[in-house]
Amino acid sequence: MEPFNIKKLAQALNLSTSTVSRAFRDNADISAATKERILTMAREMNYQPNHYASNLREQKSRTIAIIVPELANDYFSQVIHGIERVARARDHHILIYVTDDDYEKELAFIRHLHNGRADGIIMSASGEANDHTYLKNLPHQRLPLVFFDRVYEDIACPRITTNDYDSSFQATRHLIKQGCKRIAYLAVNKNLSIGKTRMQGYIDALLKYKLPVDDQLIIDCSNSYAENSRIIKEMLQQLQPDGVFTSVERLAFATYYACYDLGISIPGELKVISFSSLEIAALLNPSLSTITQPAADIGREAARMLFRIFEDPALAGSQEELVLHSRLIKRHSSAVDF
Amino acid sequence: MEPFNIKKLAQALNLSTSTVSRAFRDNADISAATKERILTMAREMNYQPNHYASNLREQKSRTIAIIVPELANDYFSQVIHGIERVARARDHHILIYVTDDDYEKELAFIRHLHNGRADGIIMSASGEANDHTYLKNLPHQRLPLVFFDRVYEDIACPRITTNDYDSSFQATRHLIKQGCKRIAYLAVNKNLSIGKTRMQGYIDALLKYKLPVDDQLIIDCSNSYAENSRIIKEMLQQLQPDGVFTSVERLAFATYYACYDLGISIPGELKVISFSSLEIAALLNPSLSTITQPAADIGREAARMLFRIFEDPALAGSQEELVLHSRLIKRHSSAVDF
DNA sequence: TTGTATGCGTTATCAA
DNA sequence: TTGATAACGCATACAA
Repeated sequence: MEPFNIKKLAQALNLSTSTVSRAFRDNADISAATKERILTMAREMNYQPNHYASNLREQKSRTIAIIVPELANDYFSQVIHGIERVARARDHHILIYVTDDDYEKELAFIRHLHNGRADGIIMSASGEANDHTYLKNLPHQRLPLVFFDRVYEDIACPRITTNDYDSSFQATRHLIKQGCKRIAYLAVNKNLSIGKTRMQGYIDALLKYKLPVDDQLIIDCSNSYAENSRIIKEMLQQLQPDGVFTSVERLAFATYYACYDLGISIPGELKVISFSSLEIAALLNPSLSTITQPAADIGREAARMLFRIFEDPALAGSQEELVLHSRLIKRHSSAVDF
Repeated sequence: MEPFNIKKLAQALNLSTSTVSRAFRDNADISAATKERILTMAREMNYQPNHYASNLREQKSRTIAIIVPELANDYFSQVIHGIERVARARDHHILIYVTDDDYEKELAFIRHLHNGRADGIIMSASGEANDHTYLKNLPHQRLPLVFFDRVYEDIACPRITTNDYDSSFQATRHLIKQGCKRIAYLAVNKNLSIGKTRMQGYIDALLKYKLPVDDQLIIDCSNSYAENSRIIKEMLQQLQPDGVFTSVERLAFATYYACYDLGISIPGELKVISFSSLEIAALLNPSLSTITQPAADIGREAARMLFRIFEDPALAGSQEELVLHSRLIKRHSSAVDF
């Protein structure tokens, strides 16, 4: 099938390519009549200006790349949706990259994206703490990067985060008020900034309420479900905690399954609370107490931030941080008398 | 910041652009030494061949567009992940478009994509039944389309589906065997092919087991949560069904919430089963019986199909259908004696 | 208001 | 094995 392009369309209309081109751009002057005529014909012949040619010419892709650790997760789905709405409203498109929490993949994606394919990146960092010199040396003015949620502290980029420290503190305090004395904390990666912040809130709450901080009760989990299941069961049996605070939704699920298997009752013997944006947390057995991040808002703000950078590239190097607030939602998993 | 391109790199290396270009392509002949030298320098200077220029030149985007009705849904997340893995392995990229079940948006996306931005589309159709003449007249040889799950029957494209009729039949039979006499069926869109197929399995099972088919018990729901909630509560109170079969996950959630509010016990007074790929169905209260589609497999097969079309464009117009099998997973929501 | 000519960054063809 | 050059489809500066 032979190509259909602006030249063909121009021929069909007995016009020059420049006139046709102008019909598709807003600024140029062109008579309303010819514009109308061109657009009608274009629609009829199913013509769309070639995106690659346009962008090569304009040096703009009108595309935003989103890099996330995982996709099958209400939180990231909602963030992406938030980004998507803003982007769509400004006629930008979305490219999605999933790292599976692999830092090498993340790096490869970012490196690749410097080919002009996207005008900017919105990213939640992968789980591994690593050497960021490569990332640090990238020309972020050329390809702006906005972090959300999981950030690398040593990279100078704007970021959208939530008040994780406070939330963790409150969640831990909530468990303490419910009578917990031995609260385990399940982390995904102690070294990632978000891991550290969340853990600190937990630790400080324990200290504030004069509970011992037991290193054994701070568990570093992995990305493998099977492995986590083993780790959690072992922990539950050997350390006999009366509360569990998980830094990530899927660890709460793993805890639930472990308790089912071991016959531990929630919240009777063990109270559970978790960071989670699960929309059906209330339908779980028992309903899951959560710290719920404003996921869609985070996406929206991250996208807005990126568009602000497009307008003022100097912002790309700022460490500007927008902190949104999560909600602590108490449900049955953490409260006998709920 | 001034552009950095193949010319600059060539200059820096004292080579011609053609030689540099060759270093990035596999086929061309070039001495191992210079290739090495070029790639090293490229890495150092953070050079990536401009995607738009390459694609303009090659008339290929190495990009697949995915169009889905919604994103915050385990099923679509898993499908996308399945597609993504295949695409990534073949060095292709993923563009995501969310229609929010709006046929106009869907059409706009497809129309837009004819600008060369993607080499093919994988799509699950939006909920509304409509006039497909526009879609029908598109040159699918130029931009191949593969349907998954929700298809338009009158469009000649390959499709990946699941055995929905059988699954519906089995699910309904399961409820009947559990003693249900009045089973409601909650549909999202009776007119969409997938809606029809699933509904037919339900109806045929009722007929087979000599239960009356009551039109009142076949409910067409909407995309608004609030509205569905109202519809479902009304239905539960006025029609007093003893079983509910929902064609879509979110209707099962709405049913759960409705039952909580109305004090109807599941499965005691009402048994529930649903199409759903929710990974934590077992954690619900009560655990939810599901028909679970092989989401990741569907994604993988859809992507493979698209790559086959790339190799043999004639396939684009075939109605080839690959039918995968869902699993019926019985849990507490449908079985007292589970 | 419209047309002509040039270049965006890359790769393929051809010549050296 | 390498280099010069044309072309991909489009948008703009400039000419008409």
